Amino acid sequence: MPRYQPEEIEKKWRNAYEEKKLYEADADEKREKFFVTVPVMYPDGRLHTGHMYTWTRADIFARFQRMKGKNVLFPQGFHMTGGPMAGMSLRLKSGDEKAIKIMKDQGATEDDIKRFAGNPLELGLFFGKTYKSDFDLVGTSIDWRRNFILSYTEQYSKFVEWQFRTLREMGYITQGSHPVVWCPRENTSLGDHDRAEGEGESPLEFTIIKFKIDGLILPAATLRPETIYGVSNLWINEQGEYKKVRFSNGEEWIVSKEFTEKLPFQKNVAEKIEDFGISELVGKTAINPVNKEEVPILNAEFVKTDRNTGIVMSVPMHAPFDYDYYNKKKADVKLKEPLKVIDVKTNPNLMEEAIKRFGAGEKELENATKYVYKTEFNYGIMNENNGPLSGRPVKEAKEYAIELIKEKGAYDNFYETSGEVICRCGARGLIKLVENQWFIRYSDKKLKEKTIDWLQNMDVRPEEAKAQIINAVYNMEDKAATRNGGLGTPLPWDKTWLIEPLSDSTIYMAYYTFAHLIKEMKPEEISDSMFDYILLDKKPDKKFPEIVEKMKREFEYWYPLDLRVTAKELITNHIAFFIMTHVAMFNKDKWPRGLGINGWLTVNGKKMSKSKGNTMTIDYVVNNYGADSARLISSASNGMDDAAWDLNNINGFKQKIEFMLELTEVIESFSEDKRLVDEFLLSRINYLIENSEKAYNSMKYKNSLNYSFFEFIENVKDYIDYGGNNKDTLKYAITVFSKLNHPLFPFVTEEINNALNKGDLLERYRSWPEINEEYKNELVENEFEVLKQTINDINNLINIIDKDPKEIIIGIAGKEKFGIYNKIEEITHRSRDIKEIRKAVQINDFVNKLLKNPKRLPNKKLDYELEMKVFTESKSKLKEMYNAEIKIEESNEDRAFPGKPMLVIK
RNA sequence: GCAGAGGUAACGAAGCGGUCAAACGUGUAAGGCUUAGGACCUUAUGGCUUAGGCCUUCGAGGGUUCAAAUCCCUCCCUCUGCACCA
Repeated sequence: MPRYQPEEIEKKWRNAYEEKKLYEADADEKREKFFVTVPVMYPDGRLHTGHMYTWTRADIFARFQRMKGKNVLFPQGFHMTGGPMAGMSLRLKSGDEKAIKIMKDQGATEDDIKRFAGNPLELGLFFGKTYKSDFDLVGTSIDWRRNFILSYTEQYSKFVEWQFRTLREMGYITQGSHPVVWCPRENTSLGDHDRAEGEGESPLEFTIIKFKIDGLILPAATLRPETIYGVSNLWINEQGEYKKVRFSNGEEWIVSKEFTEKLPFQKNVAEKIEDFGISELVGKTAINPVNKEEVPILNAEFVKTDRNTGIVMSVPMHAPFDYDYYNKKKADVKLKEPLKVIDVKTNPNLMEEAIKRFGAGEKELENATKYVYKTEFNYGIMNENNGPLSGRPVKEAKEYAIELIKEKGAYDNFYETSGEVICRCGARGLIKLVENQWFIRYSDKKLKEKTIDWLQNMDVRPEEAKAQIINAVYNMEDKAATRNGGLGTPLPWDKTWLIEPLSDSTIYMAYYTFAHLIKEMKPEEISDSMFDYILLDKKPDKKFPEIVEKMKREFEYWYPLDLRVTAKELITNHIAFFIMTHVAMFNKDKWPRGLGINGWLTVNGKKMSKSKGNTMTIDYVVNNYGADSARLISSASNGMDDAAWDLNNINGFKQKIEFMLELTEVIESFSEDKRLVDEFLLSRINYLIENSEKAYNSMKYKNSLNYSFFEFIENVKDYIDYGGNNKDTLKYAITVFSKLNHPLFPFVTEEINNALNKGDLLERYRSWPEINEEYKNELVENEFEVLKQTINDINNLINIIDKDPKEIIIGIAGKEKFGIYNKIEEITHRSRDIKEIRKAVQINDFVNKLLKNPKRLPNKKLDYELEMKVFTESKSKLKEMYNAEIKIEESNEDRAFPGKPMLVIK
């Protein structure tokens, strides 16, 4: 029967924590606070190991901070804004078999499903309950009193309304149109997840340049308006169907039939559309609106009528397709030499080179196009043929070209998807210009600057995530903050819109500080001026009731947020929005202070995903392995790399716990003897405390585990191996061990600590072990390293002679040798110049040997007396080990070095 | 395409100028224990050696340095994000 019975231990301490309300935190001005959060979650399914990974990482930090004596708040809310919850509810309502199966697999009954189908809130509450019990099971120290649902809580909606009115007053809200990938059949925006094909494709803006012919307009679509001076002709495709479209401003455009179908999604509706025989234009000339040049209209089958207008302007010297077809056409039609308008210094004949390099097939030309565009964009200069554009780098010329075209009254624009997008429903996605959309102006330069400045001060763990976040902020564009469907808070001044989920969740962490109090208030009691008073410290316009004062005290105490823990995919959206909105709205002393970013979790080498079926629910893992074992998962990685969790690790963990429990049990059988090895262990423990603390602070839990757990146990074993048997030392060691590991494995460490030291729960007082400077003893550690090395050598030698030794003689080098050795060691730290070292000491055979290998110069202080003592004290242990006579003596033989005794094995 | 991160032994991963043939864990192997298996304990785990030694390694190729896995340059490869979608 193993000593380690996780279920029993965990139940015991789980109850103790519950009883002492360990996780419930209230403002207490006498104590330092620590506020940690993980983003809200959508309660639409059971929690699995992936969740456990992120939440345990936050929990470990929370426990670590409690042990440092801080008052820690770790709340958790749920999110129901937007599509997922409403979507699932709808799917159930429509009897979607798959959705029903998903629900049943997760423990919902027929009745539950019926309730969910009518009301997404029921769905959320159902899983919300399982979240609480799952998190409790695995020991996530959440204060559930402060739980609330975004944005299903009326009080919270008031908060969001206040937030948006405030942002608007501050000038951070604008309205405008916005291109969105759209499904014309289902008439909704087409997010990545809704696509059968074309994930990652986004709206791409094309410039339309209006070429004129006989009062008609030929709108050529291009990504490179800066090449307008190099246009040699227009291309159309005679195989395509074209239409004449009349707009209300009187303009008549010739465009492809497909274009007329996309038109309503982006431009004003055409007044009249009629068939047009495109062939009648072939051979005629149109007028380039910028330089008034006449350009011929030619047929080319490469023109795709389902892309853009079906009219293409041809710039042979800068577009491989144009170049290729232009040269072919020259055989039939008399054409001018095309004009080169961009020079690339390093490649004077870029076009020829590109065609030669890539070839002339369709695919090849596409690659050549990419190459030419990229090279010209980065290194090209507009040459003197370009009117007002001349001399400008291509990078800048585009903007100026658009201005120029606008001046001539020949500009328009049109969006296409950057690649083909197919909706799950089978329809081909296109771009819709959503009108009157509301934006948050994250593009604001000042706001970006302030945010980036602040980010420099923030504790970002791991450090390399900081660069990513700064980058994300730097590249931030305006964010569409509203949407049409789903759940959410209506935009207060334009209730046709709902505030979308990434925008109603940027400052809700502040809401946690008073979530349990505001619950008591009626929504109509809640006003903007109340939030102004609590959150922005504005002078109250009236006296507020006591509960508001209490809310303010909680907010003032807990804010700012000290740590937000999340997976890396949120960096470029949520994390950036979260920090920027704080910087925009709050006083500087309320801006967030720290972040912890982690990667994905892999289990037994495989990326976890529902579709692969390798997700394990939290209750499954805990019930099978125990909560402490399950929490090993948090140490699966140090940084943002994918975290690898190997279930095999659990076994080793349990075994080592078993060892520590056993040691704890027999602690009274150890002696009062103190020897050198006690100094060794105390020194090691100091080192381990220091390093695990560092690792915890930077959330490198893999390292924490290494120091506080594995290395710690190795050192305790070494201590015993080298003859250590002092009761106090061991008691101290086990106590420190239980404390250092408590954040990672709260239950079993509480058990161990409690068995040795009757006292309060580890997180109810400042229990984190202190570093004792006087325990640090480098010399002793070095000499025990020598012992370890020597034992290794002995083993080696025994292997070689291949017989059981009768006698082992260990010859410690003489005292003078140690003197010389240490003198050299001192120099080594500032210089490895052999000449310098030779100057400093008298040369003899011994010195020559020491200096023989410049890579192995002395670099650890050693001590003659200690070395002697280390071996003398472990003599009986060595004797036991090898079952041989052990002789420890001073040796003046050449082979005896400080730190490397001479060995004779007989 | 743009931006960011990264490539270390069978695997995960530490190290980020000298203490590095490279912590720690897992896996594997041998020995011990055991009726046996599992579990556990000990040892080994780049190559060649065999009186404690030598040689070759940290994506590839160059460079800086007395000294490079660690610093610089070039190339190759992998991962992540790119917004109205959570």
